[in-house]
Amino acid sequence: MTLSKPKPRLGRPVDADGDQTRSRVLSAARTAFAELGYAATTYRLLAERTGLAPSALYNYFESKVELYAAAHQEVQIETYSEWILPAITDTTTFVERVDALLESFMLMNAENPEAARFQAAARIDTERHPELAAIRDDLPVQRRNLFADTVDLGISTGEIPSQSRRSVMAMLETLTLGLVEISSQPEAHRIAVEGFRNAIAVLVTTNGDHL
Amino acid sequence: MTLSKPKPRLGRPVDADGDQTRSRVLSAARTAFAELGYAATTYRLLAERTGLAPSALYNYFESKVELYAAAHQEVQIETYSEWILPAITDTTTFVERVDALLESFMLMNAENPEAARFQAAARIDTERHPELAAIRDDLPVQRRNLFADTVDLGISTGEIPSQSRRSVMAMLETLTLGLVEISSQPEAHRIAVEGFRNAIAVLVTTNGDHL
Amino acid sequence: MTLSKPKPRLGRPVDADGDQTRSRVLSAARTAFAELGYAATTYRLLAERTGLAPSALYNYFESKVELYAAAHQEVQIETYSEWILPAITDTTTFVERVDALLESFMLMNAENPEAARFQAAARIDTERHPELAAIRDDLPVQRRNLFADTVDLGISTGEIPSQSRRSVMAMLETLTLGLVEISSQPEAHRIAVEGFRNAIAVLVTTNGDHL
Amino acid sequence: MTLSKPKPRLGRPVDADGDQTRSRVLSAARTAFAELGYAATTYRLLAERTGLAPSALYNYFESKVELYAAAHQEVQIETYSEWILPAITDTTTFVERVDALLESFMLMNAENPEAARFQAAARIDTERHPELAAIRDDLPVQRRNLFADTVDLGISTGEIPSQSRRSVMAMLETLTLGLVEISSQPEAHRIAVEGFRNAIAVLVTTNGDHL
DNA sequence: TATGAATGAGACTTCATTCAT
DNA sequence: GATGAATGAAGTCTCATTCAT
Repeated sequence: MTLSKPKPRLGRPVDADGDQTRSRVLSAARTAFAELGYAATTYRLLAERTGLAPSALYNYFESKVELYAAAHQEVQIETYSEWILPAITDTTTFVERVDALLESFMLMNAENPEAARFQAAARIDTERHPELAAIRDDLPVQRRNLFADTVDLGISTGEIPSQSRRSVMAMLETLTLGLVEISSQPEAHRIAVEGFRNAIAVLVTTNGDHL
Repeated sequence: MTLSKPKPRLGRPVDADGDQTRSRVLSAARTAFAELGYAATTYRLLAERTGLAPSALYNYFESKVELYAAAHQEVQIETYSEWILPAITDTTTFVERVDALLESFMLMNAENPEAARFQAAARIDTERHPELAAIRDDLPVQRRNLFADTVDLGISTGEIPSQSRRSVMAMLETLTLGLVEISSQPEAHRIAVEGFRNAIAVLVTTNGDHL
Repeated sequence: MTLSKPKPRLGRPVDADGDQTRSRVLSAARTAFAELGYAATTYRLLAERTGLAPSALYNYFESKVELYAAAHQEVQIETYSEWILPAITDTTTFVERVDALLESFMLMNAENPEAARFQAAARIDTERHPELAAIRDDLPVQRRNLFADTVDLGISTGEIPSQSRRSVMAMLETLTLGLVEISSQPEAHRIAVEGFRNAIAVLVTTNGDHL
Repeated sequence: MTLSKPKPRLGRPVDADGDQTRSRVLSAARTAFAELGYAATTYRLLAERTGLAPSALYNYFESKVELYAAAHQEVQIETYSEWILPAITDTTTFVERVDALLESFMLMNAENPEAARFQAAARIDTERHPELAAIRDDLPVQRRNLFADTVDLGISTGEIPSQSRRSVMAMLETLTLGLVEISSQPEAHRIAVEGFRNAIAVLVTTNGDHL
């Protein structure tokens, strides 16, 4: 008697494109993880943002942990290959390279703020959620290698006294973390980066032995 | 046949003391919020760590938000009254004061690492959870006042050119955030603080106009 | 070091008066049960309204069920001894007695609305909560006796044909229930009572054999 | 070694049908709300009665309030479209219409007692639970319109003096409420309805000006 | 590939009640 | 006679995940 509403048809849609849908999911996940963190990013939310049903997400990622890992990897690769590596190519001194790094942080923060926020969030989330431990473990390694290479460059050019190696590395790491954290205030971020670029140049070129 | 823990009886225990229990709850909450964040700190966990039933926590705090607020306030007051204020009393120059601040950060991080981590976590949690918005709002004000006062001191003493005001403030804030974040690596934290203290002294005393 | 707030002293207060406190509790309970029903009347609420701690209520009533039973009994007794019985004394005909009953309902609803609402609520609550079954059981008996006596009076005076006995009783009961329910709209209650008094007088005095 | 019920597996059961399950839930809810009221109708109970897990109910209704609203609407529509409206169609006088209404109440109470009890319970529950206020608000309107139309019909036919309008409406409302309340005693309900039908016919046709 | 129906664990919270003081 | 500290059961609801279709 009553008119039942037409049910959506089941089965594979005719216009489905797996790769593209996967990208959409990954992109939504990245945004949500950056904004809300791991715990508050629910399948329900991602389903709404992608126009899929929650269970459909399992066609692309076997679990929330795997989805997070994929988003994380994507951000990491993007950051290095699109921002950091291009920036430091052809830099031959410590000052040049740090300058290039800081500039690349500033650019990335302006043009791809989501990736920046994802990384800030990731530091917390990978520590808070034991399931994400595997991701956490290979995270600081890359960054530390980057800094180590940079400082070693400075030592080889004589800009940095070799006994300051650990100190300069710790400072660089602190600086970077601070910039990531302040990236939610874009103007302060920009000003701070400029200040640091200037300060470092001054310190190294005129007072290298003070470091 | 494991050793079963003593089954709690109903009613008031023989040696119950409200004030003391409240402290225990607050302390457990502070630790858990610092370690795990707001979402992952569950009543069940706190109950286990305090030896109470989950519902007993409501004798002391009417809701999770209120519990968080209490822990947060305690940490803030402790930080300012026990570490920061004593450190900057009697400092009369920018260099002295920044030096004192950095030293107090280092000390607090070494001796009261939980409070440091709580604050780092709070920056994320108050943003992620709308219920905590009221707490968030009055949080950065204190820090910004502290930095503003410090920079203004430097301007009044001539250590800092007045047009560098915003720049120096942004740098100080970035530095502080970075130190909070790196505080989970105590050794790196210590070395970085020392490096920065030195660098700032050099920059200001010999090249103030470069800032 | 810290100044702990003064704890309220334990033990029996010097000015405690058991009987009076018991009345206060019972009165608060009656009001709350009438307004909110059995389930929504919590010890916490009663404690607030009486200025006692929740656990203090147990000094007077061993359980919520017992408290409810006490309040219920009080209302029942009050209703009969203060409103109904005085009204029907000296009535010698069916019409007089029904008239007196309806008037007493109207008066009670105007002057003691809480008792009226309690009774309306009790009909529901005693049915919904199995714990209250004992109370439910002896509730309609009194009312039915009252109606039976009234109708029998009418039969003895010749106002009511004896074969209408059950019919008139059922109508009286329905009417009474309807008036209890509409008692939350005092004006409608008053008008309805007057209308019914008039209608009954007409029906019985001029058309008794139609009943 | 009792017969353990078959352990449900995860995932979608083989013969699952949403529309049908939704009906089952709604029906169970209606019964339980009628029997036990809003507060005592728990998800656990509904789950047991429908053979689902408590959380599965949320597939069909987003909250308890929404579930209640759906059950309520269903009962209201059913009552009006299946019982009341068919009964009063083609009635052209007050007496006819009231007679038809009373008969329809009697029939509905005999054949669909659950709906009758639901409505009685709803009057209490919508008042006790503020969340249900929205439902309450549009509830008495329909009933009052029904009575107003009926009385106005009587005035237009000359059966009812126009100055008795409010009085007759109040009496009708009281009567209806009383019948709803007494509906749990089907025999008394039936007898009372018959008595009232008779009494009203007598009053109006022979003594209309007494109302 | 996608949906929709289902589960079980676990979240915060309220409540009646108990017992030592 | 009164308080405050405690418990356990239960309530509504959310979440990640599974499976038939």
